[in-house]
Amino acid sequence: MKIATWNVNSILVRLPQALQWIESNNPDVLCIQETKCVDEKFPATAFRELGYQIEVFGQPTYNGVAILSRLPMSNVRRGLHDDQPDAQRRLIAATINSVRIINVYVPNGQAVGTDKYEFKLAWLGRLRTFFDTQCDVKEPLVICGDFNIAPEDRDVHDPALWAGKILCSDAERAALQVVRQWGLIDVFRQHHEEAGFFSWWDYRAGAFRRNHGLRIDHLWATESLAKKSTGAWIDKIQRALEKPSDHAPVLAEFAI
DNA sequence: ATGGTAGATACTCTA
Repeated sequence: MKIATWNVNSILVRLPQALQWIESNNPDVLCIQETKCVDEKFPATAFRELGYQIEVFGQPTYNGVAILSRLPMSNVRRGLHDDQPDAQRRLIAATINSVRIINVYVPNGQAVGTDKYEFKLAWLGRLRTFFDTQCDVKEPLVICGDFNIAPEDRDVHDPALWAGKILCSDAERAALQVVRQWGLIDVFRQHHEEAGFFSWWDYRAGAFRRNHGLRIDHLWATESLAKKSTGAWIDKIQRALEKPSDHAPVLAEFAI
């Protein structure tokens, strides 16, 4: 079972790249973030023609998540357990092939000390409560998506430059560790221990050309699933193509 | 040196 996560930064703009990427990589499941698209305008037909079922949870202009799956999806959930009806649309979950899959777009936080930063930290606290109350750590489960946090210095191209900044601050990392300590394993790090792997490069200042990146897109699994992981990788080539998303897809394969 | 680009929307906000 091959599971992928990709922040596409507008599914309508990225549709040609997404279709081509799916045909080349054939994931069983693709979790996407920042669809920036209301559900009525989501290009579902194009994906159905490739053999995928689609569950969407979008809103105008910002945020938005979706799951594409070759296999049937059940028990679809939209939003955190305590979201208000008008909450930002950042989480969609479904059970596929007996694996609980949770697709998240964690708030960016903008800058340390802002209201958006406090919202991000609170959202991560709520995500931990979501696991405590809605999920079973003994079951095969994946959470994947744009976490908007580089968990460690080895996930940052220049840790000194980024120290204390948004995406790298101690409070963000601590809040993310609280989520991880529910019982999750970084599947990518099971296969690659070294520094220098990134999943996001800013559009600005030639960041990709200079490889000024951060590893902020993740795929974490519970132990029962993580031990069946046979590989994980980042499709960096996608970031070098024409009109790319600022994020590269992250993939993991499981022997199930 | 505090920039730069991209996307959606509407003349700015978010990332």
